[in-house]
Amino acid sequence: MSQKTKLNYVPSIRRFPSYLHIIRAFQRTGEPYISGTWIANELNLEPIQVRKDLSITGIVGKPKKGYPVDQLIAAIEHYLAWDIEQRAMIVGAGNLGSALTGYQEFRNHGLHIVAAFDSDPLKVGKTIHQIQVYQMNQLKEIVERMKITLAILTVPSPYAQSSCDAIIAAGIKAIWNFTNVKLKVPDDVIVQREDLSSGYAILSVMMRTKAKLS
Amino acid sequence: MSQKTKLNYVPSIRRFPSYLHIIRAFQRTGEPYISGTWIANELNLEPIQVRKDLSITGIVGKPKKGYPVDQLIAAIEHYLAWDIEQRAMIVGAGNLGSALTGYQEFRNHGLHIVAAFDSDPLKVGKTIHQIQVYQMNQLKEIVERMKITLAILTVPSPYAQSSCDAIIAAGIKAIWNFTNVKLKVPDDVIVQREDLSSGYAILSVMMRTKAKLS
DNA sequence: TAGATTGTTAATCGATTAACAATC
DNA sequence: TAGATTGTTAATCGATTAACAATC
Repeated sequence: MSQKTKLNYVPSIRRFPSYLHIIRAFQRTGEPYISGTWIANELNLEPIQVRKDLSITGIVGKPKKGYPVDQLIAAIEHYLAWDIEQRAMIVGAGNLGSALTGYQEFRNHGLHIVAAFDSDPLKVGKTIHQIQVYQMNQLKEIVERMKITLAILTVPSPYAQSSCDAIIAAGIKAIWNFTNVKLKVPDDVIVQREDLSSGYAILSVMMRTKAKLS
Repeated sequence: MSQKTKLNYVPSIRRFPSYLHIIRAFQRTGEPYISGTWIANELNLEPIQVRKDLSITGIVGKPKKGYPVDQLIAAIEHYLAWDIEQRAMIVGAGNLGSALTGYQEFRNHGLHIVAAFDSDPLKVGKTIHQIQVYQMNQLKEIVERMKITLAILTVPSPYAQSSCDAIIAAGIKAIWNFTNVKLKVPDDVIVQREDLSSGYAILSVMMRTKAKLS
């Protein structure tokens, strides 16, 4: 039922962050309207695709002028729920966890990393990019105290499933999974897997065939 | 012409690394055959999709038994060109560059990071994960000496285009772009952009709608 | 006004899924 | 043998692209 009534627009949603980036840069010029054609040129897309995508957000443009810049930004941010603050934790304070904690761009998306966890006693008590690293057994307590709603999983793959279980036990319903493990989770838990290898697979095939894909 | 005759299979190529991961784990059991049904169950996919994907590699399975494990791994690796060594450099030895340098999984994909570059004099001369960090103005020299064919771009976005230009001037034809900048490159240069924000966009919309997409 | 741009409806394209004969 | 699994052909589904009237 809710599986059937899916109105997903996954490819469109994936393009929104790029649109937002371009439009925000354009906003600094002070121009009040931005055309879909202009966005398309910046991103090497077809204007019709940009218009179709933007229509998902409910924004209405003006023929000849384009879309009102401020409203367009607000519409995309609202559609992505980037206009509300998300409080997240890093689970696995290694290289990647640390890199993500320091990734400034997330601030523009309403994503705030407020705590980190690691099983290594040497890391616990330290900070990464001004964020405190806690013991894994404090996870549930800190999640509740800091009102954390999202876990970013960056542990080595052998620890992925057990860390995931601990995250779920703490009441978290959304996991951004940077490991290459297909996590087993209950139905009400959302997992988004970020797979560097699949990007490299595309790149490899492009290099082999000397053709532009993707 | 070469644009029209595209036989891309992009979504299939993106799934291959997951297949490979599952099949390699299965290989350790010593069983000589693996069925598409089994792979599908592990990854929550439809068996028909797995069979269709695997057929791209040219592998032929045996009814009732499945696919010969060793041959299947070889076929996928060959299709992805992961059976030949790629020599790569990190451009931008910050947090993300360092994390990617230490990412062990890449070794399983034939990807060897052999040098790093940074414009910060404090980083030059140091190492990240046993890889030497060089000055940006040594880029061309080192690329030639070390026979580097791939650049992994992890500089802050304001430096993305100028770094890209330097990379291209050094003769590199493939760039794995981790910045949020749409790079301007000549026709014969391949760019694969890795966009963390688009993954987070999907996650955000899933959290907002409480529906599983992607 | 003239024409650039939007938004809608229809057509095309490509990916996924279904059906089923072949077969080990 | 019986039946699980493959591989092929066709159907369905969804995303992209095209066409074009509306309009500021």
